[in-house]
Amino acid sequence: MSLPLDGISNLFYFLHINPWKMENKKENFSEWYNEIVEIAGLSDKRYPIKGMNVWLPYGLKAMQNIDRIIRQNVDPLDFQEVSFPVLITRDQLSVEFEHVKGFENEVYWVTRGGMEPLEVEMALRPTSEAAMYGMFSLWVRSHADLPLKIYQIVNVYRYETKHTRTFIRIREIHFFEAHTAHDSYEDAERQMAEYRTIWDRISSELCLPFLIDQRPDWDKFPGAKYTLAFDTVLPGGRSLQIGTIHQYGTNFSRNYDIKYLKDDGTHEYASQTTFGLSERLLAAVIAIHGDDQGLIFPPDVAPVQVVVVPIPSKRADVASYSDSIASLLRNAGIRVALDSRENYTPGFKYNEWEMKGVPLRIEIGDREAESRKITAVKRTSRKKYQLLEGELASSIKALLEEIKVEISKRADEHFSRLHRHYSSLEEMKGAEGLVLAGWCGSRECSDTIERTLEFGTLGFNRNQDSREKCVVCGREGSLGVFSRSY
RNA sequence: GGGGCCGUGGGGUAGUUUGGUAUCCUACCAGCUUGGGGUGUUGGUAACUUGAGUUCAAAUCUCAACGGCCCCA
Repeated sequence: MSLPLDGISNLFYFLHINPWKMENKKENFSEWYNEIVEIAGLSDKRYPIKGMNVWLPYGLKAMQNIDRIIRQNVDPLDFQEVSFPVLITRDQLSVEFEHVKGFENEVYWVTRGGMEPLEVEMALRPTSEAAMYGMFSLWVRSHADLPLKIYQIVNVYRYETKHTRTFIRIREIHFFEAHTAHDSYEDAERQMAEYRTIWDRISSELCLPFLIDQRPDWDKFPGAKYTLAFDTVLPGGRSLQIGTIHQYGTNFSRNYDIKYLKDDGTHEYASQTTFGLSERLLAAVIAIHGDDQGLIFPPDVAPVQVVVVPIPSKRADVASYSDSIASLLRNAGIRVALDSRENYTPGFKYNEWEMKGVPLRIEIGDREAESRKITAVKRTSRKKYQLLEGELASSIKALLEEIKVEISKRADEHFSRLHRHYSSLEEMKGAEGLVLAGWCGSRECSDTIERTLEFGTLGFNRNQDSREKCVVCGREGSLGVFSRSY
């Protein structure tokens, strides 16, 4: 069979899986997640290396749409896209002590070229500081070269020993990393603020709610002065870190010798920051927006925004009318699939495209062809709309906007059910999701909370400033966040 | 880091206790049929994770490796 999907792959079906319905309800989240990843054709994890999966056409399209959203939000702010080599020498990696120590247990090493042992062993980058910063020291000469703002979207490699999960914990990671260098700590701090603005826009297009948490010192990025993380929560109640921004200060520039000539003739080390995102964004989109029927993609992420399902008829030429409607929408810049497969009933197609998370469906049969009014159905509410052909493109765009709002609203409701503010240790027992409570910041008190709840410490919440008394020791502190996490 | 379960056509499974002929559903291929919420039908293709061991004989028993899933830290 072939689907004329106009640039959208027609290979959705090569898994040879065509289930009649999802076997798992979303309340069994782990099973539901594995099932939908497989049957929607997002990823094939039968590849023989643990934690390294195959991106299938539909899943890859969704990820590429997320990448596009990221690029659209950083490019206008003068970030330049680059691409660095995947290999790093042992020497490069060893320059910053904290950094290499933080990654030493999860680095893949290349030790041979052909049959010859390499004189200098090389690592597959677990992240690219070590690859980039030697070059930064060549590129940065004077204050006129700053700020330096670059990013790349590449694969990085981490030898995970824990249980791997598709898009959540894997060994080959699809990674966005922005790196900057500045002529002062204050300017680097302004960069951290800009990252938060960028993240607000990206998360809003993905319809993802989140908390901003400052990781405790013992859990910050190796080599950073401090780390802010964007944490969301999945249906099982576990938190998921979906983005991080790091302030390095001069920790790396001192070791990699990134310094610039000031206008007074003296030299100064640059202050640096980074911003990291990954396919965990896709995991969050799948997990948070999906329902018992399957995926629900926000329109900006959806590989197919509108699917046209013709309903065969002997009275009207449904096929050619469907084709013209699909073309009309494509010309308006909408991602459209026309599902003209024979031997599948319309009902079958409705269910399948709902499972695949297409936000809007158009049905075209006798009634539409004769009346020239188009029937559209939302994936979110299943409500039907009669649209006039003359204003179809604008009506469809308006419906997609509504769907985006509905998805955000549902996600926010889900999020508010799964995070709660507590005022005593006693109250917190048996809590689910994200637990917010006063914390003094000490390791001892977080250990007590972790033992009591069997939760981990995400850090201090930074969505707003707050003064709280520690629920363990009673000292002055701030709002801490605790959860079971992925 | 600790514990448990599991590996049979593309997907899901029966068979393993008691060693001997591999079951069913789905998908896929070729027809016919059907079509506004998961059509029906006929025929066909297709499998015991890998390695070593025990045995006349291993999907089945033993050991190891690899892979998958779940729970707890």
